[in-house]
Amino acid sequence: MADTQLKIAPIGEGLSLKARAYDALKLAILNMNIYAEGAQLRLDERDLSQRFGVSRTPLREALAQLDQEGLVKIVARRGIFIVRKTKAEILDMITVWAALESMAARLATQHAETDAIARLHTLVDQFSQDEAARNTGEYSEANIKFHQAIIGLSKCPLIAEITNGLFFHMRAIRQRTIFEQDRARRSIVDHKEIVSALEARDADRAERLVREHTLRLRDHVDCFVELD
Amino acid sequence: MADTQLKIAPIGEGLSLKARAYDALKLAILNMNIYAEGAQLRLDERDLSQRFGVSRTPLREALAQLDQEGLVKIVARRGIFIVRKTKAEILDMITVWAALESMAARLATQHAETDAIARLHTLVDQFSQDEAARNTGEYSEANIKFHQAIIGLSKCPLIAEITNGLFFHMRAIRQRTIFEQDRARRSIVDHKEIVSALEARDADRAERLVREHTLRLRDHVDCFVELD
DNA sequence: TTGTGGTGTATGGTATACCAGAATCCAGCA
DNA sequence: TGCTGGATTCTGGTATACCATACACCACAA
Repeated sequence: MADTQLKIAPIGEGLSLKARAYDALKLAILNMNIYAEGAQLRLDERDLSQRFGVSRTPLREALAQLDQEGLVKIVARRGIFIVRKTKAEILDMITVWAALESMAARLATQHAETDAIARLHTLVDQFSQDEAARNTGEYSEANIKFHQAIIGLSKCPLIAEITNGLFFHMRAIRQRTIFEQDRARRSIVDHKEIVSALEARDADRAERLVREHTLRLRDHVDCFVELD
Repeated sequence: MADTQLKIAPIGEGLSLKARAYDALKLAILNMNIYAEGAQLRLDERDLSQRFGVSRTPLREALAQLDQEGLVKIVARRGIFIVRKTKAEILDMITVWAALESMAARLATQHAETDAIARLHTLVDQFSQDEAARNTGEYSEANIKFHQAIIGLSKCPLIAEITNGLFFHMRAIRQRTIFEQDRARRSIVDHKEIVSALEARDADRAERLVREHTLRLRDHVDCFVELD
């Protein structure tokens, strides 16, 4: 009896065309190295609507959302441009990230379950042994996962929401190398200290460690990354 | 020769219909006590477009933006609803505010000009003498101005941008009384201490004072405000 | 009286046609 | 050869008509 029913169309349905256009565009921008020399930074509504096979209306709504999020900039009668963040803007984003995650750490010492904190070890230990893994780019993702985990422990969805937006912009900077290399070893030490502060439920120390850790990244980017 | 040209329509021009609809809607929502008992929480695209005298298209774009900012919620084939924030969401917003402004205070100790810090006294002293003014609602606005001033000193536009959004939502809670009353006197003392920490360029102290000040407000709201 | 099924209606979603301004290109003149 | 001006074209902005679905209401049967 169970198989007599025809399960139709679990393809990509359920979402509005706007939502699908939004996802597709966001992914496309993410997978594109917008900081490369001759990158195509201009979009065309009509061209996109043809390529997606939808009309301009839902596409425009998706673009308007991306505009508000700061991924693209819509200029009346000029065009739609993929936004290249300036170095100053990147630094500001890292600063906000530091502010929010350090607060998250503080909250985590109050609200996180002990076993949830213990699970952080998994994310840290995975790379503390493996010299090679640290340099494969895997670490970059794992690093973000660690930070997102701390934010999750804070039980503050708004912090998670805002930082997710920030992380997206960071990912768009293809030069992830910044986050890796020699910094990885130091980073892992920092992470271990952070976990230990959380386990000790030491709010001030956890907050300070997270803040200093992230602001160090900020200074590193400030010194060694060239943009603009 | 100068007056021979007819300067037409400096009314509300220059902005797209979308932008004007957005402003008008935002203002309308702000000036409406959405937490009152029988508040009209549902909007209708066609009705609004008629009343504004524009078509649905720009209006929808404005509404979509308000949706993304969390002021309204658009539900497919159901309607558009003005969002009432839950108490938990309000508390989270204050938490994020605390995180960002305390970071702003830290940055201010590094980047703010001395005379700019000195100007904070104006905002504080204005109410320290005047017992009456503290209870007129004026203080609520001046209070926000003080906090915005500190954020301005940080020279971090992103922090300003995010907190502005938060402040808007706070304002929408008409029960501003929370921010005033007996809290005003205590608040002014806090503010004076914050200014003094900034003047001393004491980053840690400034950050801590701002954080504790705002988190105290959070606890106050947690205890004494009933929503939902 | 109560439950159920079908139909009507209201609402947001989408497609499309047209508008207005900005940029570009090229003819024509100095 | 270089510059100027106007026409054309390309772009996002706006208006409007139509589509699909969630919900309500009502007729009808148990």
